[in-house]
Amino acid sequence: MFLNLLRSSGNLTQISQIHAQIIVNGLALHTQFLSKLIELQSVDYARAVFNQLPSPTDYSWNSMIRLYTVNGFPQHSLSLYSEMLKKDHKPSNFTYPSLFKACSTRSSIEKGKQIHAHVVKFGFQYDLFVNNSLIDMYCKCSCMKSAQVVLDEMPESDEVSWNSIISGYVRVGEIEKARVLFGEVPVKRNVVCWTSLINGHGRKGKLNEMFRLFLQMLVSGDDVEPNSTTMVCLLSACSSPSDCKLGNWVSLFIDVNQIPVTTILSTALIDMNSRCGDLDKAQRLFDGLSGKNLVSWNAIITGYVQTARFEEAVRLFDLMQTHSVKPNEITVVNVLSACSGLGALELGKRLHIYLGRNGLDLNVIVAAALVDMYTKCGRVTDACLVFVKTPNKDVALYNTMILGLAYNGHGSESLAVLAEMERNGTRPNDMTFLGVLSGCNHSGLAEEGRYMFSDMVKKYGLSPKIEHYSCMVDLLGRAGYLYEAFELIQNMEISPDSFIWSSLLSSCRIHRNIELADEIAAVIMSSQNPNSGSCILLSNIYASVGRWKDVIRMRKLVKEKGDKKPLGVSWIELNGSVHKFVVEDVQHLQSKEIYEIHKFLTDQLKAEGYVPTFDCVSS
DNA sequence: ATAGGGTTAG
Repeated sequence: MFLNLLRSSGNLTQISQIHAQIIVNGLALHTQFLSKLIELQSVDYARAVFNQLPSPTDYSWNSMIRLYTVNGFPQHSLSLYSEMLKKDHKPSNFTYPSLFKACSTRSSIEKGKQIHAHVVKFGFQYDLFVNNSLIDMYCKCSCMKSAQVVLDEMPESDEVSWNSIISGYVRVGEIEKARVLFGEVPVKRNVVCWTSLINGHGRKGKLNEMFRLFLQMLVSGDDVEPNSTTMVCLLSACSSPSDCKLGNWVSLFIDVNQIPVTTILSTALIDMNSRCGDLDKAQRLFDGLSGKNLVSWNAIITGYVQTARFEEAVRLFDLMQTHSVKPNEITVVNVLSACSGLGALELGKRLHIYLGRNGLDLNVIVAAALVDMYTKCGRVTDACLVFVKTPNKDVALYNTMILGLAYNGHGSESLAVLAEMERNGTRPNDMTFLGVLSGCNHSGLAEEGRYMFSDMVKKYGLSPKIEHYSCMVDLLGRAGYLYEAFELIQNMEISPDSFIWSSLLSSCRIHRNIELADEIAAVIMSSQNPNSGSCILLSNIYASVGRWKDVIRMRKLVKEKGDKKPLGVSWIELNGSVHKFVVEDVQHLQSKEIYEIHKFLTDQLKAEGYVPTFDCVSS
């Protein structure tokens, strides 16, 4: 009778009345009753009700333990279990599944092992549900050996046992082991089983094999229908723009087969479309999503950040908060990255404060985003503070710091950070050296740069990419080692691009070496397709020595190519809002005043004797 | 009453 009343009851008054009756009659506390209390109130309220029970039954203890676990309070679940034992209340086979779920993190595995011993002590080691939850716990803690022992020793296993262990091997990346078990499954392979294996291949980037398995599943004798989760796995594997076609095929499959589009599936579709660069489609999906959650907001914000549409990203971030969705670490990392792109220091600082105030995890990824933001906004000291305080630094964080120091002109400090990372046993990679070399370049440390370049190859066995060569050519060229730079280009195992030649030409101009410029010109002109940048540089060099015929020849070449450079854009943040400026643009509300002040400043400079150089500017 | 697969960050 009470149960039916509970099912239909909607508000707390009714619940309380039923509750009173239950207590009067000395009945056990029912899960559905407690669940309803949580729905209307909180776990604390449910606990208060539990505490009032004169003599809680098995049922009541198990329900309360379970509620703590499913509502995200695993530690409470465990301490209630201790209390239960202290009060000499015997656990039942129903007690353990939620306890093992509560121990499904790496940090709680020791506790889980202890409770595993209780299972044996109380004689539940043959219970299917208990063993299945044990397998799941060991898998979630990456203890595959223990999980395998439980599976091998249980008297009978079912689909759930095998699905758990297969997904466990997928989780730890042992895809081959997962495949072997998949082939040995003694029970029916259902959609969960197939989906786990499909997911495993997707996560390893084996897209061909993944789709082959998917098609195999459709025609297999297992009579399995793919569902939303299967689609999510397929979509999340299509992570690079080259997988666009596959992603769209999955999209179409969902439509044609009317797979239910859950919030998670919709989020995966948003993510896939933004990775393919179709932000409009992603935005439309997002707009149409009724159950937007934190992850969906993060997915769309990520889309805008990764296509460099920073202003839109920040706008969505503000909008998200007006919808009372609280940002997490992932949100903050993305918006910080937008701040780096915009130079939005004020917003960046607010995010830094937000992280601390809300107890978010300052992990290495967050730290790198902060360091990047501060250095791109010119706040090297603030970046260093974050960097120094971060434990367990990884190579990417080191690289961010080194590069940040580099383009702020702190070359020797970036060398010091490299030395520190070597002391800490973090192996530098090619990005590290790009940072260090560019630091040497920006600070004119030619000798150190040369030394680092040779270390990179000889000490670490890294093969330089075109970016490293460009940096070295620029470094040597600026320092006047023009022929060394020229030789470096000629000895590269990669073919030089136009930027590297432009860089050397620019050095020839600085050091007024016409001979080498002529030599380079010969190389460039005989090659494929000289770019207009190089031609402009050459024309400037010829102009400086009065070789007007050559100037005209170069200008003609540039005109013929007629390629347009993208307009230069700059941003400035003022009182927390970002202002954007494009060359010659009059979009800004105060553009008239801005140009007036600009003219005033230019006039002042000229009055002080400033003469703008136009020899680098052309056409 | 108890168990299994999935989405977002450098």
